[in-house]
Amino acid sequence: MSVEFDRVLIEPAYRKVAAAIGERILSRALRQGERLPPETELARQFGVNRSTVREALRELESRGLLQRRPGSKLMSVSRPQPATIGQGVSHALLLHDVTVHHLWEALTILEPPLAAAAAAARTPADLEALGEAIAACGAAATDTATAVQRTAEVFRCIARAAHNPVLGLAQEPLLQLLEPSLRIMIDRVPQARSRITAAQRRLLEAIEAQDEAAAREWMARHIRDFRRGYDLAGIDLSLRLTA
Amino acid sequence: MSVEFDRVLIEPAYRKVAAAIGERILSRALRQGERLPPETELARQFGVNRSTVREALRELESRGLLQRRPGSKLMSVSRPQPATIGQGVSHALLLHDVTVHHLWEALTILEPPLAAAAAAARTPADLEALGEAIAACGAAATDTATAVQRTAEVFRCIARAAHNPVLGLAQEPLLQLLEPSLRIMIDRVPQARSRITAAQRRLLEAIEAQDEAAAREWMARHIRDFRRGYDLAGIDLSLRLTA
DNA sequence: ATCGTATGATTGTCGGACAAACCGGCAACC
DNA sequence: GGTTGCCGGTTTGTCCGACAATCATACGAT
Repeated sequence: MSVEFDRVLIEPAYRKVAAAIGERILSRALRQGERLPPETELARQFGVNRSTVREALRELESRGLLQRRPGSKLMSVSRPQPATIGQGVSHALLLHDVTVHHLWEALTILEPPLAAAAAAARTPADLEALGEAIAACGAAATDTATAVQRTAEVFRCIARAAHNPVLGLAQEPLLQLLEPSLRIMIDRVPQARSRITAAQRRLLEAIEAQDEAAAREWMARHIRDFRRGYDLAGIDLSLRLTA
Repeated sequence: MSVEFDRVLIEPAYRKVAAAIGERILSRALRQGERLPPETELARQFGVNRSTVREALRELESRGLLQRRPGSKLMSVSRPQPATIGQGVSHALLLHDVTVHHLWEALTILEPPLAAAAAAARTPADLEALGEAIAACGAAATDTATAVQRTAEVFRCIARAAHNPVLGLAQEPLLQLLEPSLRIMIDRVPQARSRITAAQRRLLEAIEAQDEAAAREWMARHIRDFRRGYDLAGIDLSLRLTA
């Protein structure tokens, strides 16, 4: 007895259309920057209504596979931008009740090796970009929000210097999640900015000297310092992160 | 001279609607599992056409913020599943020309600390789940595809044992990207399966004993072994990953 | 050369329409 | 009693047709 059947999957047309276009993009049959035909033409090709095509396009758009370039109405194929993808991940994490401690632990694990990899792989151009980012971050900005943004930008520069997109993209949601709590921390702890700047300079020196061990160690201290900042700011590490 | 204006941003209605609903979900004004009103009602509330509402729903659906529970036509609020999010990230990475080496380097950095964290935080329930996953992976499956799937599942169990969603979600795209190349490797290297199983058993022992250092070390060897496998299988590490 | 205008293509949005699927309930039936 | 069949109401999936706004392009005027 007990004949078991698999759940028969019914797929709406808009998802089939999205899958068809998405598969072409992933397989690189459609190249980056290439422009898609107009919606009416797509509707004709797929044999569905324009409304159906539009629902499919919205899905691909939100995955970052399609975007509208300024000055063009036609959709064009694009590679998903780290900021976009990172936003999806950080939203997911927010809904999964991530705490400050989770985030800090992840930073502890990810960032020091990333700094080491950056020290190993950095080019002169990376070095220059990192130097500028650190200078911008050190410049006494009146606005806390921009100060936090620039701190995140320094991390991004380091990730870029490591020349590993996987690590860069893994880091992006962490930076986005870090923003609100870091803003509070900088606001409450007066010496936070100078400590961050000092750590960044040490990091820059280590990465410039291609000293992997030093880069790893300074970054580890930098992250540990964040924890101290949270304590000083009276931020409960077991608190859930917010948007 | 040279008066500079910011780019005036025009946002289509479907994106505004999506943003409005998404913001409610992120702020937890709409709780998990709660069901959204029907499309016609949403259209009435927002003062737009149903087609416009549908385009917005497609966007939220693809971000995993909404899903249709089986047996219900109404959309219900959901937290994005790691597999869904991971797919978005791995697609992005594929389009960013990620190589086997990038992936391997990321695994090298992420997995050993993850195993250590698992050793520290694991509960008896985690231990049991991990044991079962390893047993299932060790059982000689004829199918290479399922063998790879089960290997990935072991990694997921370890991440769950670490009780850190950030790390778990960071790992997910790596596992998805790993699949194709690992399949090739297992097919070409006869001893790969037994080496993987052996490493998993060592890991289980270390995690069971809550020996962080040992867990870290065995995982590091495990990942290094992957690299050896790639070499033996004749897989060029500078090759771009494929879907 | 710059500007204004006509023209065509394309999107954003709308209203309405209908079949199919699903739910709950109720009656019929073995 | 449990299963089956049927009915009405709700909701989605899909389609059709329509129109204003926007943009590209070409063309002509100043």
